Amino acid sequence: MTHKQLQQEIKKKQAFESPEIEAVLNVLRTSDQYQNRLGKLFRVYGLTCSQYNVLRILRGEGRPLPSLEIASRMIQVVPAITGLIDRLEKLGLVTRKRCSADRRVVFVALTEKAVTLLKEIDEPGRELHQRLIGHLTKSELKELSRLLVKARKSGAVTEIAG
Amino acid sequence: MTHKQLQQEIKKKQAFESPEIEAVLNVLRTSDQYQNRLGKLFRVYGLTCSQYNVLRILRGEGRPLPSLEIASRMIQVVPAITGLIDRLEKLGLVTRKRCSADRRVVFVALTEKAVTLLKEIDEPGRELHQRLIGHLTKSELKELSRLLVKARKSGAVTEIAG
DNA sequence: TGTCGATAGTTTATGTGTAAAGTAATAGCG
DNA sequence: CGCTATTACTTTACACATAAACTATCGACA
Repeated sequence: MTHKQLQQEIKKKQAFESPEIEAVLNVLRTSDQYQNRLGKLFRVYGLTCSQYNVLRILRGEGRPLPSLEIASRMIQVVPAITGLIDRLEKLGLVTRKRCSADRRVVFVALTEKAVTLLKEIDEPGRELHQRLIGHLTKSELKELSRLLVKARKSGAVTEIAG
Repeated sequence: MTHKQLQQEIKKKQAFESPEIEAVLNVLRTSDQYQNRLGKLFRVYGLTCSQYNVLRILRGEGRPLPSLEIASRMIQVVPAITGLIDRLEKLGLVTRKRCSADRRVVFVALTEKAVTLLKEIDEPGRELHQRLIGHLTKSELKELSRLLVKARKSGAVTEIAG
């Protein structure tokens, strides 16, 4: 248990190549750690991170949303959303309904069961966030968020001109 | 293309519940974005993020490592390492060799092909990191890394005691 | 009305993360 | 020596993420 954590600390002997690479690696590692902890909490309620994310987006909006709407808010790629919603539907947490005006569109709505489940998770979720990052001061939290927002505004992708 | 980015900006109307949650979400989102971009670079060379990660760890160490050693440095879970190394072996980028002293241990070593490939990726990799986060000042980068290191030092897991 | 292009969503194939169970080899103990 | 616990790794089952290809529907236009 603590053995692995200790190992990881020890293994940091290599110097980072640059402050840029160091910062990127720190972002990736911190995210990994958080996703891990969050995933363990959600699993207690039978959910994965992604599934919880979908439910939270729907609750935040307060109304049914088209599938691709949801996908677009998850920074991720389209095809995954199908299976994700399939599973949520099977769990009885969302329902699908074709839009009558535009029959290509599929609206996804929360069920009562999902609303109840989300409420159950709210408090433990807040507590976990507190444990994860609550030891930073308010001003540190603010600065961290500011830097991360700025960090996401990287230059145009320039895939071709690269 | 830009359409999706625009959408995402617009969708941020919801207020965050707390500075803690906001900061955690920012970490997760930034990491997602970076992994996405890094993944696209590595794919050009026929690698995934995780595969590149394994190769980089081996190069950093400069000698063959046991499978679980590698796994422990990737913050991730053990079983995944098997398939990961299987594929790298199939690509001719690593070789497996049983330790003669302790026959349970499997050492993984880089091949010449892998060393050459890593060298090819080095420069584009540096450039990408620069594009991702180079628009932060040196002092911002330093502060960001400091905050993220602190952010990973969250309280003991307290899985039982909750 | 019929055709073309765009849009919403799904399917398929491959790679990986996670949990749980299984295999093989080592180490400790009587 | 034989028994058991531990260690190193693999296998299996499931949930996603990604890219590419496909289906269904809509809109524009001749």
